[in-house]
Amino acid sequence: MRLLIARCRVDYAGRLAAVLPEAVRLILIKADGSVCVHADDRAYKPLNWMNPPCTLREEAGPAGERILRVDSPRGEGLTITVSEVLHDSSHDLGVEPGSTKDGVEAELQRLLAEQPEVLGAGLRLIRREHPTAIGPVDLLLRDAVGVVAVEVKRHAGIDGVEQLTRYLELLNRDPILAPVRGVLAAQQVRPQARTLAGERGIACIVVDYAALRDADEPGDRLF
Amino acid sequence: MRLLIARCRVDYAGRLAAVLPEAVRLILIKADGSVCVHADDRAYKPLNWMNPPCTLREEAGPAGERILRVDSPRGEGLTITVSEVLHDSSHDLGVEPGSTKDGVEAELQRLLAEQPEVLGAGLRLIRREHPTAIGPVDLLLRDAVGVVAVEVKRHAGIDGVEQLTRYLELLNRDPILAPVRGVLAAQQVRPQARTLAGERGIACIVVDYAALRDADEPGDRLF
DNA sequence: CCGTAAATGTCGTCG
DNA sequence: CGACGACGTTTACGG
Repeated sequence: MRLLIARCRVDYAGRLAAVLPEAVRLILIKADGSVCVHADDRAYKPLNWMNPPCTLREEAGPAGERILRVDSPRGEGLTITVSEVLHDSSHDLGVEPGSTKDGVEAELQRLLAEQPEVLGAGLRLIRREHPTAIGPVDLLLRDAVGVVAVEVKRHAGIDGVEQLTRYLELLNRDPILAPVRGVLAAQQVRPQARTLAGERGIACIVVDYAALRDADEPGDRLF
Repeated sequence: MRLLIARCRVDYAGRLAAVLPEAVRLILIKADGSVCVHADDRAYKPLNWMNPPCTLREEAGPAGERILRVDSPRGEGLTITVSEVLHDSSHDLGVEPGSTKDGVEAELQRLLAEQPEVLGAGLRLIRREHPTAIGPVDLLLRDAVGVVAVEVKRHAGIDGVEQLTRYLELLNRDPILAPVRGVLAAQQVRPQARTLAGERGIACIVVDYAALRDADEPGDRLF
């Protein structure tokens, strides 16, 4: 990994065209050839970048300035014109062991599958990830009245309502299942989603992740 | 901006839980307090990060190791346990002038507003960003037959069709405008979106950004 | 400050 | 390899 702090101008041409006027920035050149240009704010997003695979060439400009030219086989090009180098160092980082992540949405679905009564009294699980032609329904439940299709989301927006609506349309064409009711279960439901769901007779249920997890493994709260 | 190359372990607890086992990584501490941890690959995405606003504290661990503790008011926490520092430097980058981008959706909308006939013979512009209760319609056009609502996207997916469908439902409730036809104009239309649009009588038009720009400023192609 | 839509989104997964 | 959906999406913009 090479770290460059330099006064530079940056030109990107590819999926769009972007220009960064001259200023001091961090230029990060990674072992896989990828390059990104960072300002002194916004942790996550670089000002400009080039994803691997790409090739890096270093040239001398007409006025003696250094030009870094990064090209990708996709026809994208990033040109960094360096007028002043304030820092330049290289480092060997070795292998990255990778991270282990404990996802929330999958966990939420698992917990709701084990505690379906949270979504309504008398509800029992038929199956998780019920397959349909247009994709799997997160949870399929039933009670004395009939079948319920559940869409599980961490943050439910309009797209979640639309998704569930498409599933319900399809499921309700099956005379054995119909009528199927819809439930949108999420940690947070956006107002627009709540309104649209209301118009379509879909219930919105806000679920408490911590409470579900505590109910699943009561011992955890002791630590 | 502070650059740290260090052997470290990273723990994130917040919207999910993630652990990075000990390895050598780049730790980037920016002027706005944000922190991100990068491996030697993947230009764009940090292994772990904390967005502003957040606060950074530096502590000494039980075995004398340095611990960077980053906390956000949203209840997220990032803990970096440093066992060995290989590089440590700070740099003043000054102000970032910001970038100018060309070729984003707004640009596409502007060009289509100036050349509506691209979307259909005889079409003329009524207005851009036509306001409705559920948000602005990108373009409202008319021809001899009636009114056309246009949703402009760079890449049109199902959500674009849904968005336009909502607008059409609303516009068609207005007896003065109705009947309003729908057009989805995009540089790329996903198959699923094309199918759904077809079912709903919405036309999909693939637009050529370069051609639109050339027609807008013919001189450009000479350079 | 909240809500909404765009993004050079990026990243995994599955057909 | 392409389509599709999730993401600790992040980021910008408007009420």
